[in-house]
Amino acid sequence: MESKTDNLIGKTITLDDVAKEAGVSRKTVSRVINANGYVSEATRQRVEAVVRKLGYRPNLVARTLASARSTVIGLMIPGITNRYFSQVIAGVESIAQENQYSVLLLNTYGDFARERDAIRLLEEHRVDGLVYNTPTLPVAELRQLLPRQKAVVIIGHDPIEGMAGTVNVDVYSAMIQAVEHLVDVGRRRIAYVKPGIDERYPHRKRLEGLREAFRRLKLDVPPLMVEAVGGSIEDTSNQVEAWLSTKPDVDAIICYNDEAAVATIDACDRLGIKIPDDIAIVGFDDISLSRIQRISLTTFRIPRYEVGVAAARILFEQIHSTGDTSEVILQSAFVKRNSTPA
Amino acid sequence: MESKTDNLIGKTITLDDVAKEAGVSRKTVSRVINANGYVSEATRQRVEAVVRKLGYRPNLVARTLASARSTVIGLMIPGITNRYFSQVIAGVESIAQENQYSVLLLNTYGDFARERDAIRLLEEHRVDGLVYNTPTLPVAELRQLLPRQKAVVIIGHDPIEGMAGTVNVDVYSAMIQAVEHLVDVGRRRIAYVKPGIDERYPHRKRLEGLREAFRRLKLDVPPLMVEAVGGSIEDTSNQVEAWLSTKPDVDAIICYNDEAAVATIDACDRLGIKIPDDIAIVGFDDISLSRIQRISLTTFRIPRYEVGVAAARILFEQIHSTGDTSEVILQSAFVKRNSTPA
DNA sequence: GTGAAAGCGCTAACAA
DNA sequence: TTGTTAGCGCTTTCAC
Repeated sequence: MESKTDNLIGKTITLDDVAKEAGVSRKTVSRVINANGYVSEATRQRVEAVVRKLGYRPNLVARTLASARSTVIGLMIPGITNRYFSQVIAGVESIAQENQYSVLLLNTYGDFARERDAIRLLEEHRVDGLVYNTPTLPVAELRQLLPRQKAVVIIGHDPIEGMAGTVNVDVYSAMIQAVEHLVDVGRRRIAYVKPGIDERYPHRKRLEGLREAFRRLKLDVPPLMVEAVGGSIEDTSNQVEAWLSTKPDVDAIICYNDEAAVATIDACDRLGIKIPDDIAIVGFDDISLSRIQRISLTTFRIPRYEVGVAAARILFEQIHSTGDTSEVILQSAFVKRNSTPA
Repeated sequence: MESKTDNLIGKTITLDDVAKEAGVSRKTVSRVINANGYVSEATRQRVEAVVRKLGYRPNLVARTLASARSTVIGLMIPGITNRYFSQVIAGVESIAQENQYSVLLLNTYGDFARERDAIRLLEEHRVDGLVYNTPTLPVAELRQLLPRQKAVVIIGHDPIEGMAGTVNVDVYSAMIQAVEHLVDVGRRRIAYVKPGIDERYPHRKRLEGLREAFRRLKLDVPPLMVEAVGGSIEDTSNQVEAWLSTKPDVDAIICYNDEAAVATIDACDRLGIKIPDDIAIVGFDDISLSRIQRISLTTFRIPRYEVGVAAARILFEQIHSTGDTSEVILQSAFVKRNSTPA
């Protein structure tokens, strides 16, 4: 059997090739591929057979150029390696797949310049939308950059009026609850192991909660706080150890996240400090590790995966209907374990 | 001051707009943007000024269509959430950024169908290359699918002759070393906590190493092995606990990875089994957690990040010079801690 | 139901 | 050093 396209070996198969081989117009093939518009059943069958025979694959790049829709969204993350963010990524990715979208992943390292570059790059790739995790750039700059994107959802940042959807976790309330719990079990000299210079939303909200709780409960201003989160568990542990050996009057420590809490536990271990008798410890996240007996960390379960899911959902709402930029706030759940007294 | 393009508000700025405004040809602008070809200094200055003034951003989609190069690579990962893979991602991403490339991330969940879809999608996106982590698809199918890609590097799989570069970690030797270490410290009844049904390379190689070590050291065939890796730490811990309570004669357990090892430690704790006195435990990975006192896990440091870096490097070699498909094998490093006797 | 023509924004090859 | 002419492979509009 002869075909009009036998000389196509090695060449990329295009819509034209399929059309020629099937003896129909390009548009008809396009209709079959995209399952839109009316095509007679017979024609459809014939076209589909040819598509299979030739091993045709649509060129999404050409489609994007012609249609101005890319079926790609961008995802900016400050640290891929971080357990927290990898769950967010998973959530976003899953909803993207559900919507037949692909995810372009950009690691920003929580760095101004990289964030700028990433936004630009995403714009140049003409992505249909962008999930932007924990912006470091000042609001003024965001106001300039974001309007150029077709759709934006920000995670971990104050809403920027009418410019982007936002998804946040209510760590403010969680922090208040943490302090209340510690006071309930008789602790008063509460410290906070926090990230280094960090004005970003997730930290700021914790801090506001901490201050509010101290005010309400009429506690002293928290003792010097340890700036120790961000590096490896080992680094954090060393810094906390050094700090602890100069601060013997602390009886409770709240940590920015579970990783820091584990590091803090390790520091206490090395100093012979008993948990929770001498010092009680509270974390944030509820990583799976916090559950094992040797750690048994009191913490707040933060719905990381759900954060990603929510962000992606809002984004697709925007993409599909230029829907309003909404704000979602997810709650965390207190999990009492053995690193704090009963 | 008047410009020829004052009526461009709202419209996407194209190369043409810049060219018109600057009073040069499109190609000249293209030369300035891409910094290739000769352009007089004066012209360059003028064009750059216009680019800035108009806020022009090249359309990468159009460029890709015209040039058949996408500056995007695909990255297929069986599980984003997994600590191991997130490091690999970071490695790939970092080299990609270095090469001015973006990464399209696809989560395959270690699932046939998803892997197939992902490869197709990547092909349709006309990515310049593809890093494929731990293929689950049978070799026969890979032979069909992979040649359609411009460049391929596979992580965690036997080399497929002339079809893709490969990056692997020599866990075979590591496993032998693990057994030797355990025998050295007097253990003979060694068990292996392994993934469920899993014929994939990383597990198979460990298993081959295990068998070889048992042969060399004339040990009995390892006791029933626990299929317990893959779910959460909690799941694994429960399964190991259940199994352990029926197998009191084990004096050492090698675990597929550190996460499983931590779960195993937890199971022992709950059963009142002393580590390392009653049972010695060895893991694979050296996650940062393994270092803390409460865990102090004997393990093998696996260069995860470096795996990603190596994969990306090979890929770019292929992309830039249709270089040979090479094979890289990285070594792991034994790390002795307190979960095994001195 | 189907087709023809135009064009998305860029690069490539060749001129000038 | 710069410009011209064709496409890249698809969708879109409008005609038949």
